[in-house]
Amino acid sequence: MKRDLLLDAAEQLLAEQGTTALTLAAVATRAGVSKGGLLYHFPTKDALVKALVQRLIDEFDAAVDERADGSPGGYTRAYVDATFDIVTDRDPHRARRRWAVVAAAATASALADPLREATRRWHRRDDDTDVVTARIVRLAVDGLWEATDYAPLLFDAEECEQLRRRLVRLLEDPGDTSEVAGTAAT
Amino acid sequence: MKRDLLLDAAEQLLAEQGTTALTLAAVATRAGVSKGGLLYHFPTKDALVKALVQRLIDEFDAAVDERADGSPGGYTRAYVDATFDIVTDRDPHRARRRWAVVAAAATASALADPLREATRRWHRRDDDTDVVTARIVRLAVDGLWEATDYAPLLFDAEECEQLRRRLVRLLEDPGDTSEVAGTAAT
DNA sequence: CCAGGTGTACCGTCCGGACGGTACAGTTCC
DNA sequence: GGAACTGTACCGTCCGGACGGTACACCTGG
Repeated sequence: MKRDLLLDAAEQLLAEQGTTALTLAAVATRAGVSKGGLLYHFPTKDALVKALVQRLIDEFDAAVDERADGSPGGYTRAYVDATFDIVTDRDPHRARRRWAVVAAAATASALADPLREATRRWHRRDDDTDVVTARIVRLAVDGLWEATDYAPLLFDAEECEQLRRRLVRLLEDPGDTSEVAGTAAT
Repeated sequence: MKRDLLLDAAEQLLAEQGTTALTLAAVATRAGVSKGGLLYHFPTKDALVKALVQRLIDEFDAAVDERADGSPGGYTRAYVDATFDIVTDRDPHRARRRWAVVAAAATASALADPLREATRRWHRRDDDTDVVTARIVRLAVDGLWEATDYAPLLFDAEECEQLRRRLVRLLEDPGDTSEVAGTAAT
């Protein structure tokens, strides 16, 4: 499908040169399509960016779904595995995709709405044995993803594996989860 | 200083309307300054964005420094406190600033370079008792910051406090930190 | 069988407007 | 007296989007 080729081209441009490089002409050329052809599939530039954002969300959801086994805590474990697969991919472009697409969505506030909704969904899912630990683990892999976007090879393969093991262990054995009297702790 | 007023205006525009709203004319108007006045302080738009990025980095560094006490693990604890202060601020604009500035830096690849350097510095600092735990904790608060940028009020004050307490406890008592024979674990 | 029609996918050019940046002659305030 | 502006007028470029074609596969009715 030409549609996906166009989205690929757009992502590459974003990852390599930043959001200013995302022009209709550049995307069309990179995809080997004319400007008119691009506009046939995406009537406006906003529609293109919106599709970029949606594809990113759908792909991540699919990656998590395919790894989840339905067991308690399975969602967060799948979340961790899916993210590490992306972050430790041989192709550094794979990790930078998110950063690029997210930045493109920031060109206009409304474009990031689906992203906001997805973020809520990802982080407020509470099917785990210990909710707070699960949240921390998901936030940590999100942080890793983001940090790796800016700073490629921030951690080497060995260090990533260390992080992953510790996160999984944290999920399995959260340690002392007692709360210190909630709000009363001041 | 008018310079800081201009940076404030730029940040507000970015946070409210996205990067396309960041035009020289709009920034000048919002700051109550003429376009000529703006260009007096920042000769190009890139210089403006660069200053935005630098201020963000400097402010975070200062916030961490002022909370750090030099003790082992003090850096990461200060990192956590500084981030939570920002994320749980009454003013939601405060948390969105980073997201906004980072997005602006993504307009051209080179603008994000100082950010890459800072990210490396923040995450590769290893003055803690347990390196892996410290990394996870810093990544988690980064994740929280980022997630809160997209999805304001993702967690309420109570939940944030819960997260913070658990992260601090994790730093103080990392639990079982034994490594499962490094790479050999497969 | 085939003229005529229809929808899909795509091409290539053109235009209006916005935006970054320049230039420069004043003005205000320390 | 000069640094820190104001205000206006202007330029060149770039970019999003509109639009009028084109190629072609696939029907459809006489």
